[in-house]
Amino acid sequence: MLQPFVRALIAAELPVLARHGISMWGYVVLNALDGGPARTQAALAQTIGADKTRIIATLDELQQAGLITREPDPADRRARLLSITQAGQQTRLAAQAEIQANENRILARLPAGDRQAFLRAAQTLSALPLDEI
Amino acid sequence: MLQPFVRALIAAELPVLARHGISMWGYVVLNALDGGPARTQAALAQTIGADKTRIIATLDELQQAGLITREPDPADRRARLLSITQAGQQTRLAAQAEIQANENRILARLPAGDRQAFLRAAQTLSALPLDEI
DNA sequence: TATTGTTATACTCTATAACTATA
DNA sequence: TATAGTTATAGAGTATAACAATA
Repeated sequence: MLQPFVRALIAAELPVLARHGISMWGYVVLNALDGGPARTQAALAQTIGADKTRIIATLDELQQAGLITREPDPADRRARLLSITQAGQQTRLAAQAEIQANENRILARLPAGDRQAFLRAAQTLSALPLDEI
Repeated sequence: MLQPFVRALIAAELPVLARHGISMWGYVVLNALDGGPARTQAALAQTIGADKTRIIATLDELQQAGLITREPDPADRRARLLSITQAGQQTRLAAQAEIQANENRILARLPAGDRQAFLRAAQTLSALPLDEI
């Protein structure tokens, strides 16, 4: 039931993100890394609910744009340590401000209590491991 | 943020729907028609947030399975009048019972108040015209 | 032998455009 | 000329499998 709504929401956000030079998955990655660096790409992919092969092109772009760092782990040179840069944080905050403004416009149709509960629930549910669904 | 969650939810529902012999869009169509017949296929597509070309195969299957009727409108023979049949309602209710049981299992992680508010909000938001997002 | 990251490929879903029939 | 439905095609997004490097 929510699928068309989520799809439309993403479609509405794409032009905003494009103005900041990032893709939707790029934005998701920046948000995830803002909570702390990732030890491996696979771990990052899992936390954002994506396939590990799906974020490679995204990481390439973010790295080339200087929004993240991506260095081989000295302790295990197979793995790449991923961190958000200062420029990445700035981009993330700027994009987030615009996106949340649009989201607030839409969520304004809900009663205040429902709005907060919806946001809390969305955060909880999206953090669930996908194999528990 | 919600996209991977919604995707996983749909993936979890697909086997349930398959046991009842319908697709995800078939289930969405049955739910929409349960609220009342549709005057045109395009109108139905819009109410469920789908493209008009995307539901044609779905309608073919539902009609062949006897879950909906699809008759030319005598007043405008270009249009097709769509209604759910009694068999369609039975299938819909049976599938809905299983799906909601699974949803309740997942939503049980939320506080009771948030759970109800989330469901109310999801219903409101998914009913929004997509071009207002 | 197992794991990380990568690449190549195939598959699914969706959207766009062209066509038929009715109006 | 415009609209409802259909079909065909192309495109985006995603997942699967095979590969190279490291452990």
